[in-house]
Amino acid sequence: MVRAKLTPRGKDRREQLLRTGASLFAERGFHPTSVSDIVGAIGVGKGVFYWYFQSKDELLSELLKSGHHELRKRQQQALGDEPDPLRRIERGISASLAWFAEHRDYFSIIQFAATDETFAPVLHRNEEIGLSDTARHLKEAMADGRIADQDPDMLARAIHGVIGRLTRDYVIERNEDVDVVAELAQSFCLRGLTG
Amino acid sequence: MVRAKLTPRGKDRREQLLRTGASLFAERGFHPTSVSDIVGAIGVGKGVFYWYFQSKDELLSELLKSGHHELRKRQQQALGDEPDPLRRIERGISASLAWFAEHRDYFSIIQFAATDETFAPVLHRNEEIGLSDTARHLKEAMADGRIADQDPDMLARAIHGVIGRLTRDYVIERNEDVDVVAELAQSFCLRGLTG
DNA sequence: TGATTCCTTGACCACCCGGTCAAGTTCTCG
DNA sequence: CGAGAACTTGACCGGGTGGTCAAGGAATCA
Repeated sequence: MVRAKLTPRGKDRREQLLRTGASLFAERGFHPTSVSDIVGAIGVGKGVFYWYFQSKDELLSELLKSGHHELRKRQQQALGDEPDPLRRIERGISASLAWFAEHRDYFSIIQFAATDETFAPVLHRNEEIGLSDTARHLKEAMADGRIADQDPDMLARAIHGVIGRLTRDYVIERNEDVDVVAELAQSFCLRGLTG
Repeated sequence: MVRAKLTPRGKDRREQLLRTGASLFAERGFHPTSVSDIVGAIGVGKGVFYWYFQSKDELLSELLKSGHHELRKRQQQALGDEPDPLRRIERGISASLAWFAEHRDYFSIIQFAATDETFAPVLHRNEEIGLSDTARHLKEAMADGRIADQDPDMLARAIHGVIGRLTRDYVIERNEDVDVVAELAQSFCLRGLTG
């Protein structure tokens, strides 16, 4: 049963479960991680888990929801009032990389959720939001004649593809400096191979 | 127990298991799909599965291995004797998209395998191979002064990021024409946004 | 202090999973 | 034809899963 009232102690425990779950899901995967693993890692009884969450699925959903919100907030903070649409894209790229560098678990969790029919729909909606943000800047840049007229949706997806891949390979796996990777991603997206 | 000798009938059954497994894994995910589901879909007893495969894991590994080989073969056929390194990259992109369009299940399976600690290492090695192919062409193009000097490994990863994303979003999910998507991917990779 | 709510325990349950295997059937080939 | 190999059956097993719950301890009120 999900509790509406949580004392400070309860909030701490809930967040501890969230953190521990995220860490184990990222490390071993969602299905191979049991609820017993999670409570065992904390050192509490299994009932604790079900005091704070209705199910294992709910914990993952909560992770997906809060992660998306945090990332989005970070991105919007980074944009500030930047008037140049191309610079807004650059800043968005940097902000995303920086956030993922600080929340590596979340990256793995997203990757899994995309492959699971239960969670893919939620994730899809989240992605759609990020994509439309990027597409908006692209449309503005096209209207200003800054970039050639092309399908903004497709360009946004290509950009996200680059970001996702470089984040995984350099930021998550190799622990490279975020600013260096961001620069590479920006340069590739803006100029391509021949630019 | 894995059998060395397979009659034609046995080969058919084995491939049927491979196909059915691939389809179910892609649809519902690996962990949520049980061996009983697979044999049930075919309408045979569970023992049949274990006559051809040592384990459920082995079926997936087999899928990963054969998929990788097929894709690679297709790519190399597409390259032919093309002397221009940039054109080789373009052809590689087209070939990959075309192959995935014909093997949608494999795309989902790869995506899952990347998130599972048991299969990620194998997948990683496969990716490394594709990446080094691309990087080779890039280095040649740099030596010829066709593209600016940059880290070829990073460029290769960015290119693969674009291909992966556009494949997923347009070819797999929206069933768009492969040639159109390939053109988009090529144009983005070569010219970027501003080129 | 007692009463109430919040939190925790961990044994327990029903279910399903991957995998085994003795027995039976079908095929191949001498 | 018969013998042996290739294939199939499906009941069965040990073990782990997500989830429940009656009972007990700790905080916070009155």
